[in-house]
Amino acid sequence: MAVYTISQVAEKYHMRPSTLRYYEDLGLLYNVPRQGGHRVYTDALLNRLGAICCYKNAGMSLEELQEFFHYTESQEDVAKTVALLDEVDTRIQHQIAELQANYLQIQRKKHYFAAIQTALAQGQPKPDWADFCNQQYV
Amino acid sequence: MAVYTISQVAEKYHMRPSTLRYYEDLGLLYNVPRQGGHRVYTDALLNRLGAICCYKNAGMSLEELQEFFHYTESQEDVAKTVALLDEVDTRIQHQIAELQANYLQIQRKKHYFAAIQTALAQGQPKPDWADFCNQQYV
DNA sequence: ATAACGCTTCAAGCTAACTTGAAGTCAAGG
DNA sequence: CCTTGACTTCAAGTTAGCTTGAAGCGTTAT
Repeated sequence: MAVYTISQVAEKYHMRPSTLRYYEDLGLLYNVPRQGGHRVYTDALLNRLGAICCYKNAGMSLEELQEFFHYTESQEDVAKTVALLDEVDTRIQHQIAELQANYLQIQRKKHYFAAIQTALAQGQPKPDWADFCNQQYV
Repeated sequence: MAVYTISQVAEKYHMRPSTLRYYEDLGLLYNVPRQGGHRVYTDALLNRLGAICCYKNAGMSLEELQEFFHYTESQEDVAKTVALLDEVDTRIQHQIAELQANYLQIQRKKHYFAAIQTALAQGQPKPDWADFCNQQYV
């Protein structure tokens, strides 16, 4: 069971060492062992950090994460934990749906500008956006 | 062709009037006509605002949007516009993939905590997270 | 005509989430 | 022994993206 230095963890999770210290200040990571005064991260801590990143990515604030971990740690109020997870669940589904709609829109724009590029290169008149989709604004 | 007041637009797009004024200050929305000193939003402006929300949602900063619109308006550097759109494209794809992975993780957690809840209600021992998936941390 | 209401501008203020700086500690290498 | 380099703490600073406050204007209702 390997352990990691703060900068190794930071690199692995694409964040700065200062961010890890900050999360520790907030109580999101705790009981981080030290060796010669230096933080040492265990697999359990890495897993927890992975969870933090997951929730954060789903749109939870660090404050909500504090609340969440408070519930799960205290082993009281499992119902609240489940409710919070449900909240994250619907939030993430909405996000995915919205992003997919946005993705289609971006595709249309890309094709439109690519067509403009081609037309310019061939000295032809620029295509009209309305030809690509019904009066969508650039 | 209908026009809207600032508060109507704000409501329609789930933002505050102050945000619309702020975007105008940044130059993202411009040439907004006035009637008796009050802003009046046309369909073209609403479409533009829709585009702004789309790009923003895709993870572009307002600064990048300024750059983007600078290119598209000036009609120079279509290549840069296409490059920026490509950037947004890959960004949005990564986001969707990551969110979907996160979604699965959240589902596992939900089932785990729901099982705990059931077990508690029936006075049974709590299930172990390891039974649900391989040693993933809560 | 006078009050209410929804807007206007402009500058200043706010919040979340980090990031940076100063001053100091620890273990390893020369 | 002394230096180097990666860490430590703690307080203060930064950034993006708004939001608020103060003072004032223009149209409508009483």
